[in-house]
Amino acid sequence: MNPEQQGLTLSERVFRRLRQAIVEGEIPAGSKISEPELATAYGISRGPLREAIGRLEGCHLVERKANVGARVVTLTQVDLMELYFLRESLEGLAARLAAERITDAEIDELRRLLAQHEQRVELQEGVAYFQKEGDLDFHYRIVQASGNARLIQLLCNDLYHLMRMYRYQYGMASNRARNAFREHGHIVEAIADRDGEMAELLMRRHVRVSRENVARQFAEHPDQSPNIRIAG
Amino acid sequence: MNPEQQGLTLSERVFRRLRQAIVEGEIPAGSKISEPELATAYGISRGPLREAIGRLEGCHLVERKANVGARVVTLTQVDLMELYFLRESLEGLAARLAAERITDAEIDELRRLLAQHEQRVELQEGVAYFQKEGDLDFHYRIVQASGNARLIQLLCNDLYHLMRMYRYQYGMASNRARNAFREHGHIVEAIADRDGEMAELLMRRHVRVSRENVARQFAEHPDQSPNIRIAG
DNA sequence: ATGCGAGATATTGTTGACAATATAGGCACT
DNA sequence: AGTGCCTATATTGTCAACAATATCTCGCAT
Repeated sequence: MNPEQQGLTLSERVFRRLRQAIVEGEIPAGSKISEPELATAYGISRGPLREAIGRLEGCHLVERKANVGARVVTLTQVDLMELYFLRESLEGLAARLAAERITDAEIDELRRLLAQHEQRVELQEGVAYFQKEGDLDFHYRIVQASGNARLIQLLCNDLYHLMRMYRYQYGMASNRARNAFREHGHIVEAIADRDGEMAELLMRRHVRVSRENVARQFAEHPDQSPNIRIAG
Repeated sequence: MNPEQQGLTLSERVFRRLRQAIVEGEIPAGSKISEPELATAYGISRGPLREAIGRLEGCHLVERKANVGARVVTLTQVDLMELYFLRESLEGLAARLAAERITDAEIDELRRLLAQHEQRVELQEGVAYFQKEGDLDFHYRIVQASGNARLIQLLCNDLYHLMRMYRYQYGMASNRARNAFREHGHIVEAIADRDGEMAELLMRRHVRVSRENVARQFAEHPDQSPNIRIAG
């Protein structure tokens, strides 16, 4: 058995596997989750599989109806906007708390991360890497530094998976990478100054501008349908 | 079968039943959830019971360790503080959104609710009713009026159950009922004026003051242990 | 007497079979 | 021809038995 999976229960492993498959689009949005099918595909029984699906439902990655079954959620534009509002509020809080509690070592790490991002931005205008993973990496670290376990749990275990799912489906190439990078820099400065109020304000504005940018893209392309990739 | 439970799956019903039992202290905090015991007690099999426990874990009402079992969470003072920070942020958002979207009918309902609360406050200084359920009722309605489905889901399905659990365990009789009632009134006024900015500001301050009040009580009684009621 | 280890015991994790419900298709009837 | 009902099928929900892991106990050695 894979040593990394030691000590983990079977339902836990299939949960993570399914989550990744859903987030990355391997199991397309809106598709039905057939228990017998997946059970044979993964070579397990239906019991652990059902528990995994239940946990996915808890993360809002699938929706279940009694005696009917589970479907992968279909992410609408409204859903994405709702998510951005939550992020604006919660990540603002995270930035404020982080500014009050962060250690010097963590600040150094943040700055190193920004330096890496800067290279990316300059090399290739940063669209792919920055927009896809690097941006969330940055936000991830801020949240981690907040020290609020429940906040960390909520953002990093639930909301960020949904955000990643959006980015895989709507492959929107933002031209905001350069501005976003600058805003990240200002946020880090405020945190390094231990200015919680300013950090919260900057983070909220950063998320809000990002939301407005996405909303504008939706307004310009109202019928843009998500990229559906067939499971392989 | 109880007609209210028609169409609901067995695991769904046992989930709600367990949640209520945990929140209200019937199953004490920190106690172990024995699968065979509960299965026989509820007259069901372990399969649906395990799914229900899994969902409780998703709500952070129980904690599970592989091959060891599930325990009801023990709510620390730190946990409660973390929860208040989340509420400050999220309910501020809810108030702002509510102010922007609320209908006249909903405003009337809010005012009627406040009128009911006022009678309670005047009759018995409002400690019991107001602090226990009435307060959450008010916040509940604001959140519902926000129109953000995910925000509603998060606050009303997860965080409020935890808040209620705290109130059952730490039976802290706040003397803040009168002030809290006044603050509720100001929040409704801001919402009725469709002043989202003001509504958010007032709601955040309201939750923050409430948190500071609880923190002060903790500081004065640092060793206060939760009220444990034995399951009966 | 105390600490350690092996075995017994109980609990959790997993499986496959059974029951109940919803969906799809065909047939009768209007 | 279209609609409604009924049956057949497949899927989900539930159950009871099996396997694996952890905990507890008792004996033994130091």
